[in-house]
Amino acid sequence: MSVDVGARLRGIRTTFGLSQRELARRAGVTNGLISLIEQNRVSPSVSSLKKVLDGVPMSLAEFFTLDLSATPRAFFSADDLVELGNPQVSLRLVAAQRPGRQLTLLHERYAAGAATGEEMLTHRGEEAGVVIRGRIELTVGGAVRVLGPGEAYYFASQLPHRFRNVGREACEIISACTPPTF
Amino acid sequence: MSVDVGARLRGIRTTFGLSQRELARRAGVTNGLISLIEQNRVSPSVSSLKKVLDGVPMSLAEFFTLDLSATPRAFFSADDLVELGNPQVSLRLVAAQRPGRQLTLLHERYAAGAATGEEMLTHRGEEAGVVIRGRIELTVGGAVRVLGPGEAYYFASQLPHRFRNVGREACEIISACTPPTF
DNA sequence: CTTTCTTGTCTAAGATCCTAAACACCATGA
DNA sequence: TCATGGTGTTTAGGATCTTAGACAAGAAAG
Repeated sequence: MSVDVGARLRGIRTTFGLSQRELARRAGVTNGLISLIEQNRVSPSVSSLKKVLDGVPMSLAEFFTLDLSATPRAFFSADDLVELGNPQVSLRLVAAQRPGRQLTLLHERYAAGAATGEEMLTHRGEEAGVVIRGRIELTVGGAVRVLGPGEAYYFASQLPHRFRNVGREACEIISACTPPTF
Repeated sequence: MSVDVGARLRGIRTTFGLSQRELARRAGVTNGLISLIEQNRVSPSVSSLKKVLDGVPMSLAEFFTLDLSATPRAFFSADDLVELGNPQVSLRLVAAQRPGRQLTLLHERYAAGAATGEEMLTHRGEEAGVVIRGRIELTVGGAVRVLGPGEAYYFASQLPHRFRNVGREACEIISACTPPTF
């Protein structure tokens, strides 16, 4: 019952849209090594696995903690929000089943046509939000979806992501991110 | 800025009270390898590091997540409990700063002289508690302390631990443990 | 003081990892 | 059709990890 290092690395690399050569260049190793590791033809040393993950970037702890088979949901329909409050005070919670949440709320507003930029964002922490008004196109990893009022998102900020307001109306989002940055 | 695998392994091994040879025997590797890894003379392959950790036992994710320098507090004085409630409803929270808690409460009672056994316990999950009446001697890792009424504990159950009622009076504890076992 | 057992360290030799380079395949165009 | 640039794979050889066994130091008992 060994750890499938190869499948994990391949899943991460493709999620980030990198070729073996590109990841190898960033990590300072050869493309052949990436290939051998992904095929489980070798069990890499900790030091070289760390070099490879530095090219993503991702820590060893995150690498071994990651569960590819149980990828957390990235999108939630309006009905998926969990009602926590009572008839007097309504509290609708996003990703209620997700353990270890530690977020703070923000209020964002995207003008018509606005976006977070051409490049995909990728940083530490987690972020989540609810669309209040308008429509927003959200790309997370390989998945793209246009979210409307009442729909929500929740994903790890390490996944490459981008917001684009593809409508003619301004878009408002109640969003949250982890304390340190952003 | 590399990961100090050697120091981590040595810290874990000594915490569990194992010699290099004993850990090597359980893991199915040689004692020399343990020695070389702990001195950072080599960077072990993932497969052999996994074999070594299986002898503890501990997962790779737990190994790399562990932060030896910032070992969470194991003991809390009565004053260290965080008051969460209001003047009407008083809620005193144990280890409030600890992230990702998911515990359920129990009520334990130790007769005079009772103990959890000669062997140290070690299992998955986390456990915590507050002493209500009497006194209890608690050993966690290398640390030992006698706790009295109003004092509390919180530690990872993987750390070898043992409860002993060293007084003449019965001891009551409100304790909590993670869902799966115990 | 010896003997014996334990501990952690060190050293050649064998096994495995890692690199450099070539290879095969699939596109896209000239 | 033939180049060009991209992908992942394979292989020989040098670098590194891992083993088996010896070594030195300390503790406990005779």
